[in-house]
Amino acid sequence: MAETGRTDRYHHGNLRQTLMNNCLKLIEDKGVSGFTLREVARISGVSPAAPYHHFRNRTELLAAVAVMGFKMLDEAQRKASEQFDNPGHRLKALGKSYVMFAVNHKVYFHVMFRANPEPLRENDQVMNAAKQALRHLENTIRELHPETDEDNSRHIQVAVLACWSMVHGLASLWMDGPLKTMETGKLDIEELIDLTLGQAAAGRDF
Amino acid sequence: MAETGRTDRYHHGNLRQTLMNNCLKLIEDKGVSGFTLREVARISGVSPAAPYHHFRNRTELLAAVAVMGFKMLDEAQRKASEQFDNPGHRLKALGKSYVMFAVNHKVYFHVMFRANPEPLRENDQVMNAAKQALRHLENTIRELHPETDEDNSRHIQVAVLACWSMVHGLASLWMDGPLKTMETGKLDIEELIDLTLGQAAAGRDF
DNA sequence: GTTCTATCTTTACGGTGTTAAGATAGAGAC
DNA sequence: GTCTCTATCTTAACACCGTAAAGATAGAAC
Repeated sequence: MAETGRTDRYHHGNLRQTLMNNCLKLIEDKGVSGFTLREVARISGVSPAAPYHHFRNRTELLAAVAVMGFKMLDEAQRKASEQFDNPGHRLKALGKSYVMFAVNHKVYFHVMFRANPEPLRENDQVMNAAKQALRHLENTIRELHPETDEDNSRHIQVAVLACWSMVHGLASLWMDGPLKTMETGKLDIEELIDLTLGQAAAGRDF
Repeated sequence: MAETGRTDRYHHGNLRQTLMNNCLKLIEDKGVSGFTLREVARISGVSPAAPYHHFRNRTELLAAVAVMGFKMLDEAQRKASEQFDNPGHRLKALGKSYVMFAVNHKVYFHVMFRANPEPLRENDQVMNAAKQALRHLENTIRELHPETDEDNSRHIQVAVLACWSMVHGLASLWMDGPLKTMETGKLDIEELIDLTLGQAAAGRDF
């Protein structure tokens, strides 16, 4: 029996967190487009209007979940970057950690990057949390380019972008399914990450 | 005054195409999540039930638009690959063409990759059109790895994946907005693509 | 000109996000 | 302990949505 956080009391006492949990459960089952505020209220054992005392609207519930996701990603990136002193190794660990987060927390990643993406992008808390999570990558790349002239700062931005694009694209394609239909044979995702990042590191094929 | 394709005749005569056009217009204005079958019917000067004589449901209208988008992408990739004989140059042209397609046809790209992504992925026509568009990249990479042993075919798949991830990630991040909030300064997208692909080609920073 | 059929309309159903107004209960003041 | 205040919940209502069923229309085929 799934724990949905229902209560028989008139005042739930913990509704905000319960709604967020059940939001994730619902998206996991029905996909991010099938998520419904009324149903999340139903599952939480509460009336359709109750969520509005904790979130301004449907979008803000998703935003709260997204912020939580970015904080988890931030934490994962922090742990990954602590594993290596060498900035090159660290960079690769960060990339792997990024993709593995997407794989292991599909639902969060969906909400973070594509749940009604338009409104979410205009939420300051979401954008700040996202920036925090990306800090590790930027710092590591900055370490690889110790010079500090202006032209170099541009190179750093481009490098961040290139790395981020790579891992974000890998994660997105994995989640969107095309990877599974491609004949990647018996490759599992972890092996795939290693090979892809390794190949990029070698600068081959581009 | 925008051309919406209305007609006063009982039989519209061109409704299927009109619906697809207005679908794109609507998504451009209100985003892919704000798109509504009823409103597209309204704009097209037709009753809410009329679209059901041309598309099984809302999702299939989006799928039809997605297929159209993939065919356009296919055509763009074909043109890009015809520009160069050298497969290395061709690969870079394909990458640039991919990202430029996303930039210049934002709405299509949105529908193709993130409009209610779950149901769209299960549509055979969409998946086939997507495969067609990716053919050019795969062919070019195959040319770069002329050997044909089994281990090599795996390398090719990984290479395709790496390239695709890179450009798809670049396109996605550009469309999702984070690129604009990053301090990329006065870089425009075309310059950004060149720098990013160039950097990846040099194998630096990874 | 009659018939056939694709295309459209009207009507209806259950579901949705959201708001307004009222009920309840726990917390703090006395 | 009672009283009051306020956060939290409920009920009821609104407009809108996707979709289906049944009937109207008009252009095509004979």
